[in-house]
Amino acid sequence: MASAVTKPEVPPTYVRPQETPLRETVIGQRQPQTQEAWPLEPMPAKCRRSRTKFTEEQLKILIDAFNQKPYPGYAAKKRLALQVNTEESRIQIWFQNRRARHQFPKRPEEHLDARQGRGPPAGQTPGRGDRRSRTSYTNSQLQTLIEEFKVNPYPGIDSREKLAKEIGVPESRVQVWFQNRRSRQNTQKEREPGEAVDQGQNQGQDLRDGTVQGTATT
DNA sequence: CCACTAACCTATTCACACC
DNA sequence: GGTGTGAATAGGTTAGTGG
Repeated sequence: MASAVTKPEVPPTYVRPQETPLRETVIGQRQPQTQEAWPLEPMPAKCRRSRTKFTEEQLKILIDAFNQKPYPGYAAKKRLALQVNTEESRIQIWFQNRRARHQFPKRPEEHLDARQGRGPPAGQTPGRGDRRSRTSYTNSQLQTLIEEFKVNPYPGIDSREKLAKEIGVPESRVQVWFQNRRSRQNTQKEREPGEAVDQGQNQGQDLRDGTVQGTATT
C-alpha cells in the first residue's frame, strides 16, 4: 500500500504542544496556523471523551482504595472498576490525577528504596505480575493503526473508538499506542533531524515490527 | 470569575520478548 | 547486550462543571 497514495501526509508542524497546543483537542474550536498543516477532514467532530462524573459513593470507594494503595496493580484496578461500575482506564486516570494532586501518605516505615530516585516507592509498586498483560498486535492491526497515525496522530475519542472497534482492541489500548508512537517518533526525529522523512518508507519497517504477533496473551 | 478535577499530553522508565 | 515496543510512571496542560 502506500505506493501511490501515501505521501507523508503528516504535517511537519502538526504539533508542538509545548508552546502551541494547537492540537485538535478542542471541539472544533481550534484551527490555528497549522490549519493548513492538517489535511481536510481528519478533524473529528468530538475530541475528548465526555467528562466522567463520579458519585459520592464511587468517590468514597476510590479514595479509600487510594489511601490504602496509591499504586494499585492491574488486578486491583480491574476490581475497583467493577466495584464502581466504570472502565479500568478511568480508574487509572483517576489514580494518576489523584497522585499528582494530593500528597498521599508515604509510609516512612516502607523505606522508599530509592531505586532511581523517581517513580513509585518500591514498597507500593504494583509488582511485576500485576501489570496488564502486553497486547500483541497483528500485522493488519498495526497496519490500520499506522495508516491512521499518518493521517492524524492525535485522534479524538470518536476516532479512537472507531479504530478500537475496527481492530478489536479496547480504546484505551489505542490511546496508549498513539502515545507511544508519538513519543517514539519524536525521539527518532531528534536522533536524525534530517528532514521530516521517515513516514513514507519507514512504513515498511513499521510493518516489519508487526512480526510480533504470536504470543497470545493470557 | 475561579476552584476543582477529568481528560489528555510529553517525557521517561520499566518489562519483556527477541536477536 | 542491544533493540523494539506495550505498559507504567511523574508532571504538566486543557477544558467541563459548579460555586
